[in-house]
Amino acid sequence: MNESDTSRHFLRQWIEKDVAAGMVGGGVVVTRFPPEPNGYLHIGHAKAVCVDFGMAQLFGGECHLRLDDTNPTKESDEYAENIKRDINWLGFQWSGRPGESGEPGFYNASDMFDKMYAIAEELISRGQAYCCNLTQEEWKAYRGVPERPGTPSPSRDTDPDRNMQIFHEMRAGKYADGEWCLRAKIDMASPNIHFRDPVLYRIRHVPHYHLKDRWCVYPMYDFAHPIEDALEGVTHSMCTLEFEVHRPLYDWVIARMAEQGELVTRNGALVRPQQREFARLNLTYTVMSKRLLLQMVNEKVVAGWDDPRMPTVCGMRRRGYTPGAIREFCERIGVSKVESESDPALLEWCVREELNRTATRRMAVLDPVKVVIDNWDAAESRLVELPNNPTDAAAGVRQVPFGREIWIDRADFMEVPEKKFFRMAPGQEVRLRGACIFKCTRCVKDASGAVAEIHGTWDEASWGGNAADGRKVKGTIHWVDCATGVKAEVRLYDRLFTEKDPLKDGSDGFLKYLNPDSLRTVTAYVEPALAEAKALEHFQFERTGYFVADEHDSKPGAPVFNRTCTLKDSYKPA
RNA sequence: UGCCUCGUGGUGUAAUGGUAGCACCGCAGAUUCUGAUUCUGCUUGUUGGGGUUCGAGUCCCUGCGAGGCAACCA
Repeated sequence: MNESDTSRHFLRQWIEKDVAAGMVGGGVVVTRFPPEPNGYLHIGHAKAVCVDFGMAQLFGGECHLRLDDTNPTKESDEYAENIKRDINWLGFQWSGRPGESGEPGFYNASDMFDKMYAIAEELISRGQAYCCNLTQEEWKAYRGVPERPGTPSPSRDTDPDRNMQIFHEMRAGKYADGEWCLRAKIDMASPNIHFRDPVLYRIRHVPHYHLKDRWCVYPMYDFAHPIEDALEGVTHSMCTLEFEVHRPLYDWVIARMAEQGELVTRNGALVRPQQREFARLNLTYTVMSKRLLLQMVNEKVVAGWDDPRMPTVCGMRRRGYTPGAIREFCERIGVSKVESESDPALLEWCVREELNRTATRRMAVLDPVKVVIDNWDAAESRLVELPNNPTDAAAGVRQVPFGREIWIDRADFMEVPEKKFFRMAPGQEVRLRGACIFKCTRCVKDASGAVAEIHGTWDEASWGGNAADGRKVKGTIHWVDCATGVKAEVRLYDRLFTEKDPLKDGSDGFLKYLNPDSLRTVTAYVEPALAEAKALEHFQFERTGYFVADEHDSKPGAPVFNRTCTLKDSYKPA
């Protein structure tokens, strides 16, 4: 991907314009990715990661990773660690000056609590914030509705000294959760609800995963976020559309910081952060909210956050998706302000596009039925040479054992072939991939009428796969030698939901649209080389699909494979 | 119904007053020791109405539709 291939979306043009106008404080474009450590990253976050890190990369700037940990009730270290791991796996590394932890470009919002508190105190001194003891219900009533002005809090005109006293008492732990809060004094009549004296600080007697019990008052997002951006020297702060209506408040806080002389400088220039908003990614046939994903994990609808059916970054990794494919997908869906729903088919296309170039070819029979080559000497075994990847000669070749009895896939045989069925059928010739031409003579059935065994003969002049007389054989099928084939557990994944929009009836009933066939586990026979597959190693099982050795469960000698996606298949049964 | 944002093929996205293009999906054909890959071709689009202009997807007015905002969540 070079620069000219990259879409000139509106965020890029926004930054370009600032750069061209010399409007970037300090001359360095600084962005940030600010997840809250209260869940695992999903494909929607991956888009934001690509935008935030991607723009910084494009302009030769920095992108910070900041854990926005201002609400201790839902956050944890487990989430924080996995967020970092997932971003790295996606191929990005945060950069910038060391944060409190000493790690370059890495910040915890909570490390800025002292400064936030001081800024709040200054707001109080200047009569721009006050302490309020309205209950949440009262506050809701006072705030009013968007179409009518709200009512001022009785505490709105408390003098700064008294406010300061209460604020200090809040911090000292004198009050219970919700008893008091700190609010900005802005405009109770604003058509923008967020300007109606928003809450800046609330009391939470909850230990913080990072700072333990150091604080019992915590800043709200609208107050904390612009301060975090400003303190880090972020120049371009990009977030999703729902924050658009918060932007005036973001700017209000930045303006107050400017008044207080709290904006930082870079290379001698003041850095004044700006926020812009873009549409979040939606994918059909899945859900993307952390709350709902957590619900599926808790209710054990899936095996965990990294269940290969989950749209989480770790789930996709375990499914066999690659970082490159995910980045390519994020590039192709573009960036705009239109709320849209992307088609998972595009993601799959990106996955296939990469895996076709890189995945090692192997043969595996997922639904085995035995074939006996009657004119093959039972004692004889030969090696067949096959390329590891026909699209990449450098990948070399491997030898695959072949003998009198082999497994083929049940779907590759029809006792009464329909028209244009090029595979195995009585009287019909088919090529056994890399080995020889085989002609089926008959099949044996079991008591239930199912095909139990197929018999036929091979054309001894066709060793290697081509007929000596030059006659064409249309069908080629894959196989696994019975004598040396290895058993493997194979997990066949399909989409998690049957409904394009699982939330069409609201978020309560989405589980009724779960796809009952989203996971099917089979025992397959695979060629010997697959026995030693390494965790997360990608393969193409020829004619079947892309598979990956399971990150947790695959062991040498006892491989377990997850189906990443099928191959495209233009065969349409008549 | 207050404020804000957004409407381009089935989907996603370009065109920044000058030939509506690209990709995915779908369909058809060629090639093929993977019915894969590769290659070729095809179907389908500017939310309605009015205005400005030589010229409007783009600017203006108006209707229609979609989404967001009324957590001491982020």
